[in-house]
Amino acid sequence: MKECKETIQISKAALARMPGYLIYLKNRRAEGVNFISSTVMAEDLKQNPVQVRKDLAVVSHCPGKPKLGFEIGGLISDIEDFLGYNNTSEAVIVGVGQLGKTLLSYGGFESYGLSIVAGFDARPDVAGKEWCGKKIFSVDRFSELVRRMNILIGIITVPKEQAQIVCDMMIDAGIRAIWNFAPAHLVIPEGIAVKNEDLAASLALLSKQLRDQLGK
Amino acid sequence: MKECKETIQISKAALARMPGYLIYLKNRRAEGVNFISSTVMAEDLKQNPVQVRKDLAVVSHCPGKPKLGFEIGGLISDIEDFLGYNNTSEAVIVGVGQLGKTLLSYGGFESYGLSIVAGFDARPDVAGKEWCGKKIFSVDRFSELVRRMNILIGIITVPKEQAQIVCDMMIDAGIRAIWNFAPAHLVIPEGIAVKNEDLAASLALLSKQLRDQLGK
DNA sequence: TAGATTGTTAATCGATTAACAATC
DNA sequence: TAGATTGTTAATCGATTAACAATC
Repeated sequence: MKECKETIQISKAALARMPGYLIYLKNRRAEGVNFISSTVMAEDLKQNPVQVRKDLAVVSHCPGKPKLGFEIGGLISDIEDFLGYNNTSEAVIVGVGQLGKTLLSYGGFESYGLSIVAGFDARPDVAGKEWCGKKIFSVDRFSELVRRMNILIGIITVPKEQAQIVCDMMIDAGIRAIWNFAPAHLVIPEGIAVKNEDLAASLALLSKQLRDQLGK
Repeated sequence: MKECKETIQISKAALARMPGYLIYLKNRRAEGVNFISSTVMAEDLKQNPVQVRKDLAVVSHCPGKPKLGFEIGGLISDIEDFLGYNNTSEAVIVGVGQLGKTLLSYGGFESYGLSIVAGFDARPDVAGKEWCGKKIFSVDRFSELVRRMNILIGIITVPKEQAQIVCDMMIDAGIRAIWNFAPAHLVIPEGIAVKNEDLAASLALLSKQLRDQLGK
C-alpha cells in the first residue's frame, strides 16, 4: 500500500531522536505492551505528538492504525533497520587507557550493530596484552592491520597532545569516520566524518542548565 | 562601552557550540596566537563566519576589533565565565563499575568547574573502598550524604534494569540534574534536568553517517 | 588611505507546531 | 456510530545565512 520510503530525506534533528524512541519502545515492549500511539509516546517522552508521528512516518514500514497506534515490535525493527543496527560495523580504538578499556569492554555496542575489534597503544607495557578478549597492538602496526581488516571507523582515546597525530595516522590508514574523545581541535580533510565527544563539556552544560534554572 | 550582556538570551544551538570554540581557542593560544578573527575561526571550524561572530558577540565582553579580530585570552575567559567553568559544581555517581570508575578518575572535569566527589554502589565488595582517592559508599547512605553535602548533580552508571530505581532515589535525595548513561527511559518529574548519554547510539549514528556517505 | 573585519538589519531556510479531513 | 488516532497541508517559530554600513 505504501510506497518505498528509502528516498525520503530525514532531518538531522529527527535522526538524533531515533535512538531515544528505540530505548522507549523497547522498554514498553518489555512491559508487555503491543501497540503504542504517537500521542502516548509523545506524552511520556515530553515531545510534541505531531513531531513523533512525523518521525515515525519516515521510518515505519507499516502505517499506524487509527485508534490503535503502531505495532511496537514492527516499529522497533523498522527503526533498527533504519539506523543500521542489523549489519555490523567494525571499529578500532587508539589509546587503551582507562577510557579506552571501558569502551573496549562495553557490551552495549553489540546490539547497535557495532563491534570494537581491537585496541592500539604506543606504550610497550600495554601493547601486546589483551583486554576482555580483545588484542591490543602497538600503534606501529596500525596501518597494516586496519587496512587488512578493512576497518573504516576509528576511536581516539589518547591524551589531547597526541590526538592530531593519531588522527593523521588513522586517515592515512584509510579510516573514514572518527569518534574523538580527546578535547582537541582536529584538522581533518574533506570527506571524513568526525564526531567530537566532549564528556566534561556535556556535564558542564547540564550543570549550567541547572544553575540557570535555579536562577543564580 | 558595551552594555551588560547577561540578560541576552542565547539559543540552545549556540550554547552547544561554545565548548567547541573553547577547545579551538585554547589550541590556538597554545600555538602562541594572540588575536583571532571570526573569519579564520569559522574557516577552521567549518562553520559560517556570521554564525561564529554572532555567537562570540553573545559571550564576549570586549567587542572584536576590525582588522584584528578578538583577543584570544579574553575570549577564552569570557566563554569560561559564561559556561560557569570558574565556580565549581559538585556531583556524585551511582554505579562504580568500569564506566563509573572511568568518570571518577577522569581528570578532565576539573578545568570545566566540575568535581565528582564520591561514588555509590550497592555491591558490598565495592562499597567501602576507594578509587583514585575518592570514597565509594553504600547506596544505603546516599540520601544522608548527598543532603549533607548539598549535592545537586547525580550521574547514573548502573545497568539499565536499575536506572529508574537509582533515578527515583536521587530525586528523593534532592538531586536536581541527572546525567544518565544507562540506555533506559527514565520517568522524571517536572523541574529536574536530565541529559541522556547514549554512547553506543552516538557511535551508531556516526557509523550510519559513514554508510550513507559511502552510498550503501 | 585601502582593505579586512566588525556588528546589525533583513532574507532565507529548516524544523516544529497547529489545524483538519480521513480512517478504523 | 462516536471517538481516538492517523497522515497531511498550512502557519509559526527559531536559527542560519546574506547584505551592508561602520570602523580601525
